[in-house]
Amino acid sequence: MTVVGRAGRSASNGPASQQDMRRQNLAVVLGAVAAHSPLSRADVAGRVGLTRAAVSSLVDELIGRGAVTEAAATASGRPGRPGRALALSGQGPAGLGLEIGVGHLGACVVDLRGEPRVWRREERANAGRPAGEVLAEVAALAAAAEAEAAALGLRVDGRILAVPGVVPNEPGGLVERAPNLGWRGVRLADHWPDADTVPEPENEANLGALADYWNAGQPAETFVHVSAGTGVGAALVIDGRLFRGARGFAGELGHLPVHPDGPGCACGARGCLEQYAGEAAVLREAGLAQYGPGDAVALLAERALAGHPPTLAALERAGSALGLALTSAVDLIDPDGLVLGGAYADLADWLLPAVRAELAARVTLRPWAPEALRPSALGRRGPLLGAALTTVRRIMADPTLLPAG
Amino acid sequence: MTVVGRAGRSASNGPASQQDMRRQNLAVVLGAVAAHSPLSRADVAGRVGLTRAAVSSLVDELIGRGAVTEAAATASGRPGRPGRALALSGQGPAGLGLEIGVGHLGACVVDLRGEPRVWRREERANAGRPAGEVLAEVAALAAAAEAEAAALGLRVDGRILAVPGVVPNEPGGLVERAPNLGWRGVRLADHWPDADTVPEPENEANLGALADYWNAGQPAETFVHVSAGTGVGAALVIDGRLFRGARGFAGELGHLPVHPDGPGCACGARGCLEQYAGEAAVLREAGLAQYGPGDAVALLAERALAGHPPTLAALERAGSALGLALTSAVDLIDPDGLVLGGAYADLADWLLPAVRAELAARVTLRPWAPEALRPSALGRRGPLLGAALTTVRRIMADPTLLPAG
DNA sequence: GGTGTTTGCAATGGCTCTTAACAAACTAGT
DNA sequence: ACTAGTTTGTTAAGAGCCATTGCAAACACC
Repeated sequence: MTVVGRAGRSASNGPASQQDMRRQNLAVVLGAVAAHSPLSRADVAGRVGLTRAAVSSLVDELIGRGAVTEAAATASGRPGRPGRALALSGQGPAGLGLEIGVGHLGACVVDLRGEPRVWRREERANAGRPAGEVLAEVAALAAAAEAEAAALGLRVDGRILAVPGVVPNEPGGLVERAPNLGWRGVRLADHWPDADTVPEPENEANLGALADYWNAGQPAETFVHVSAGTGVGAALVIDGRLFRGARGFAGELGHLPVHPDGPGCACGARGCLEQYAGEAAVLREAGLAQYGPGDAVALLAERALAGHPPTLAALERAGSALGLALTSAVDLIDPDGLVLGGAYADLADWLLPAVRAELAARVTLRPWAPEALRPSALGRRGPLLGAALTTVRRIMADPTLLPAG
Repeated sequence: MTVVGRAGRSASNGPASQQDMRRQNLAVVLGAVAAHSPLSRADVAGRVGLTRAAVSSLVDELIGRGAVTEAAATASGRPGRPGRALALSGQGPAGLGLEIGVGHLGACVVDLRGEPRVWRREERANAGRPAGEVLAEVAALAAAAEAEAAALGLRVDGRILAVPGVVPNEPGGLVERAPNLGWRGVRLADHWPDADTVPEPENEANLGALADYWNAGQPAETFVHVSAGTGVGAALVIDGRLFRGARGFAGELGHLPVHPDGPGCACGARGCLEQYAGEAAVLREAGLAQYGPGDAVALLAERALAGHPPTLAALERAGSALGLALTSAVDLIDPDGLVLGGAYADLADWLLPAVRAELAARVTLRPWAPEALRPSALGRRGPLLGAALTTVRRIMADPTLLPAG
């Protein structure tokens, strides 16, 4: 059973039905249980503004669908009949996340509580190999992860594949291009061995941003998540939802003109951020160009840690340019926070000072706290976790996606 | 009777009630009538996906609330009983827009169809005068406009005041500051003669952007509306709704760093867009600084039209800088369109070429059509129209705001 | 053990949409 | 002119969902 469709549609058009009402109330109750468990039915009723009778009916349905479990009665110590504690189920519904990186494959299963229960990672050089070959290996990894999850009593309800490439907004399972893998126009269904378990692709940076958001305790509802792989990109989360722009190209931070008359860029313009903060540019500036694009991040971190002056200078130059670009982002979007993810997370120690300095000097007319800029807490695990959590969040937003008991 | 509260809340939290369902379906039906009138009940049912019976009930309520009127039966020429044509009412519900500019006051009343029915404008030097004095005059103008509207059978259901200043996100009728008027922390209710007709303030640039959006035939759902007064700002409309940012500071285009090492700016940074495309900067560069900030736009347009070389050079310089800043905006937000409003609308002839050239040279990795950049169609009338239309749009989004018949 | 309190559930009612049936109003064909 | 066919709008019955009300169950406190 697969959870289909993008959840959370606001659907400002289209009529409302009683099913929609039920759907929303199921989600509201489930959300209350998730946020404040353990909680009794009466607690939920008082908190969300429904009556106990309605909550009873809703909870019964959620239990039937396997989303909520009822714990034993808890002796509260207060007078009155004790409520029966409700909590998110640690069994049954689950989300499978998959990941194809340049140098590895990953799979992970999370339960409804957001807890990772299965975690697999295999080092593998994927650049340049045929897509079908790589996808067959991912499918095998996925099957193994699902089997392991099944042994834990989990049933995978949705599958998302994180890829380092462009995934168009529309459904269809298409990876438009993934330069680092050498993919172009790959449709997952064409290469997946089992038609019932074809995952839905999504850009890894977007998933990393969402994972960071979902993982953070207090929610920064609107933030910019910068991440660097070979290119430099940003995921924009606005009001808690990923913003893709009119055509899906939002967050193209790498080609912001930071020094309009600077060095020429492959895109045809001059002085793009990538010419200062892109992987190739930093390596070149650090005098490490000959090492090629292996694990550039580890190399840079090692040199920086050793105090290698050209590397430190290159990272400071990158940080300044990044600060300039982020100044534009802050001026335009006014986010709650800025997160450095991807490769930047591992280099944050050397980048942050210059980024902070640039922001402090240039963002002066509005409240801006230096703490609003922070490295991603999840680092490299973000995309895979985000892929798995996507299904969980969809279920939380619409529990009727789960099969009825 | 006053329409209160910001319409269009998505309310992803909170339970759904049957009233909510009714509210949404009323809005859906009203929206169909607005978009495709004349329309029969059966047409509406077929179009929105409700049954004829439900639509009948909803239309009856809309007629009772004065939002919809039933025209005489139209002989269609096709077999079957002819439907009775429904259309938005041109009487009854209406929105009042008010405007305080540096050099004028304005008032306007639009009916539910969006048609301006009353339009008043008075030249008046408002800079530096006590807020109470100005507001008293606006209130008088508003009362006159409402009286004229009443004579046309219109009842004002909401009042919005466009001001050239910062209006915080929260309700409360506060104008935080309006530098060009010399206002600081003005609460409208404190100065308004009649407590029942206190308008809600809103930033004029925001209203101009929304008016342009609502006025445009085919909707660009996500766009950036740039406007210049004394400063340079942008209103961001995302998915059809104004985006204010986490703290209400989104769209601060004027201080994007376009030439990071450029001239110092009052904000403390260097090379901000305002130093190239702000009113003062353009006047200075054109050698017209001594004329002061009178009607700078008219002066510049006159000189440019006369072929005055320094003016043309200054405008080209401004256009280039604006193009740089908009490159960042396009890279980050991926909008459907860019609109030049406010003073830029009147100078578009001389600004557009440079802006276009910069965008064409720098936005290369994504689809970008030069036509996506256009001057505002409404020009200076935008803010006032937007203020009046705000109430109409709120009613369209929630017809239960209207008193029941 | 009795009293008071809180919980969860069942019965009833109200609101809203859907389904089904029907009268009204028109065209087309004879 | 008259009948048949089609479409519209309304009405009545039915279903789904939540609110209200009442009540038995389960606990603390005296």
